[in-house]
Amino acid sequence: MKENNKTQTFTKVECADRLSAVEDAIYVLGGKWKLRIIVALVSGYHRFNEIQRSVKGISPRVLSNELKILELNGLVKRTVDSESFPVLVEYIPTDYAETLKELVSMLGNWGVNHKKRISSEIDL
Amino acid sequence: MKENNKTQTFTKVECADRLSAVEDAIYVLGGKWKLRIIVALVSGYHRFNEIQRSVKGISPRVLSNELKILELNGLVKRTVDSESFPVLVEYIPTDYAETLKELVSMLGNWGVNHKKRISSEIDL
DNA sequence: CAGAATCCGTTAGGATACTG
DNA sequence: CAGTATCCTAACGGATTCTG
Repeated sequence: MKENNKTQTFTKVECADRLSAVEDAIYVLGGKWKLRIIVALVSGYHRFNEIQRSVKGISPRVLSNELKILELNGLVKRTVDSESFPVLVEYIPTDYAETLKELVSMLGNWGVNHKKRISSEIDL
Repeated sequence: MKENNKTQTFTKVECADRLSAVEDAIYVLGGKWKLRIIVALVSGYHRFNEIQRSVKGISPRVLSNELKILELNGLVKRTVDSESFPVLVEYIPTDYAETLKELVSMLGNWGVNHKKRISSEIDL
């Protein structure tokens, strides 16, 4: 049976599993902020206020929440250096977060394309 | 300057644009139901109640809303055959919806992997 | 069958002020 | 600096009933 990425076939169970996997991914990455924060993190912003400035429009409350969730999901590591003053807290993206780069890239490509489509529709 | 998919570089403006593109994509595809509905559509479910049965747990109100939004975004076409009785309404995924297959596939892969990670963490 | 109408609870997230 | 605490609103979405 030939199977390239254009003609993947799945049994019903496999299909259901994959669907729930898609949902899992959306659950972890969805919402207004998570991917934006991840991008900020991998772009080199590690301090709380730094991230807040980088991710425009986010409030500290929301940022704090999202960072906790991202940490729970193993995408970022919170480190505290209590020797320094003021206490230095850093949010470091894990290697695991890197695995999202390709996905983010694809989403971006699709989004760019989609914007073109939509705006050209308006012209019709 | 070498540029493979591991070392893409962007100017600040390009980066901001791409980021907003990612947001656009999430906006169009995000939420609890949209990708699930798209999967149902490309899987061959075209009638309203058919789709509702396929996408487990969705209410008619929500399904109706989502379908309208998907139509606005060009991902599905609503067709009515008023000659027939009862009136036959069908929701046909556009070719454009096919462009999501790869994305959905990647999300699925990532999700599968993520579930493994998370559940193995619990064992630690 | 294909939805619309209604009602209602939950939650995401915004604004702002405050604290160690 | 790195958050927490409060308050508040809008949107999401569930349940149910109704209709052409």
